Amino acid sequence: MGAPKQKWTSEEEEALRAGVAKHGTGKWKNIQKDPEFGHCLAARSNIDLKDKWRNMSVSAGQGSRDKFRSPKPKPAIPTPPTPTPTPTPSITRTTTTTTPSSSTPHDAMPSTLKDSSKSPVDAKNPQRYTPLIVEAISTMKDPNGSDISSIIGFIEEQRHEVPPNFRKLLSTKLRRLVGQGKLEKVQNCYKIPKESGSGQKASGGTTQK
Amino acid sequence: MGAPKQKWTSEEEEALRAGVAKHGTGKWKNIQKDPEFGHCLAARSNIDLKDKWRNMSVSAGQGSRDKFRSPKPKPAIPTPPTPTPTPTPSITRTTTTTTPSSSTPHDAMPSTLKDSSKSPVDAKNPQRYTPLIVEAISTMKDPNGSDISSIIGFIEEQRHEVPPNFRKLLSTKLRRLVGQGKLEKVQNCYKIPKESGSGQKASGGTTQK
DNA sequence: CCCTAGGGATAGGGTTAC
DNA sequence: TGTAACCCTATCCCTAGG
Repeated sequence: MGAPKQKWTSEEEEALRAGVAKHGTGKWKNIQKDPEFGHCLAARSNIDLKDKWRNMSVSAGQGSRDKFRSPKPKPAIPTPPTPTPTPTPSITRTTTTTTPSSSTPHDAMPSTLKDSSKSPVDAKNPQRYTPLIVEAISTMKDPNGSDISSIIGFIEEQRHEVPPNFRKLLSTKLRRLVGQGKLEKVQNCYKIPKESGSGQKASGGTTQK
Repeated sequence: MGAPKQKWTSEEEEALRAGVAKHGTGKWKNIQKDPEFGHCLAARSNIDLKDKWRNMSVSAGQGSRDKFRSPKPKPAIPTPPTPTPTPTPSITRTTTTTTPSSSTPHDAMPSTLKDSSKSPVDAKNPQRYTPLIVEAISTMKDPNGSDISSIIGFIEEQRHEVPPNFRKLLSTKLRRLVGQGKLEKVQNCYKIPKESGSGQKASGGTTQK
């Protein structure tokens, strides 16, 4: 009685897909407020959008026989749903092997197909910095590590537009990665530790009191 | 993704508590830079510390945990936090020379958790707030709606003991109810919409931001 | 410019109804 | 029983103010 479940309609699902295509995943509030889709999603909160997208992702990923079987817990949402019953006119995209510079395998920036020469760094999502940082350090291969200025320079040369406060954002991100053990800091330079990949925290030698 | 969410470990929480005990609340940068705790908190920014302390304060205080409802297993907290030890009233201080009770110098957390002759509000189940909120607003019948202070005052007068951080919890709950369309927010006041219960959700219109 | 306080939004775990 | 829808908490992000 208290909870008459509001089933999602096809229009709502379609609006959600379109919203994600336009704004990207994780921008639920923007999608919900977008006047282009808002009227279809007025009955849904941003949290509803997020939950529905999760459910759609789960359903889409389970089409095959591959059930949950791997002993190693992989990321549970590797498959963004793209059933798109509507004929999404894919622009006959020739499968050009693009350089893996910023190949985020999923949730690519829409970028509205502008002919921008540089792909801007999304300052609102410092999480996306990680691959850039790792690539920068890996490519430069400085045995002493790379300092923050070198990293910034590298990313800029990779034709990435950077926001004006990029140095600060990058600094924060670097500090975080060091804390996670995904980077190693020596002096003012950052290196990629050999043991990267395990979820081990930066224990290092916890001189616990 | 590398780090969708960095969950706090017990060591980090302990370091934060110790840091607050030493430096006081609001000195997040000092705590983070303190060599005594810094290595535990290297992965966290001063803002993270502030956020975590806020969250710990909310989660603490009320031990009403195991009723009949939802024996939610939560092994993620092996160390029962003591965010506000509420320093002993220091009556008859006789033997203890150490006073391990970290009397936070200038802590912001009130310690008004005395015996309740009133029915306490279960802070661990914000779901229980909804009937209280609805009753408060319905009874006051303010055509402009009731603001959060009025709602708190009403609930207190209803002989409900409220936790020290009730305002914050209530604010969160109100926000949620507005998002669900179960309440309507005008200015800083909350009203019960006419179409409540018919599945009508967030009707938008709140031109926020 | 750095820091803190607080509001706001998201991600993920859990629960409930069907 | 499984799953869609819903709820709750922890964390992260943004902005105003000192």
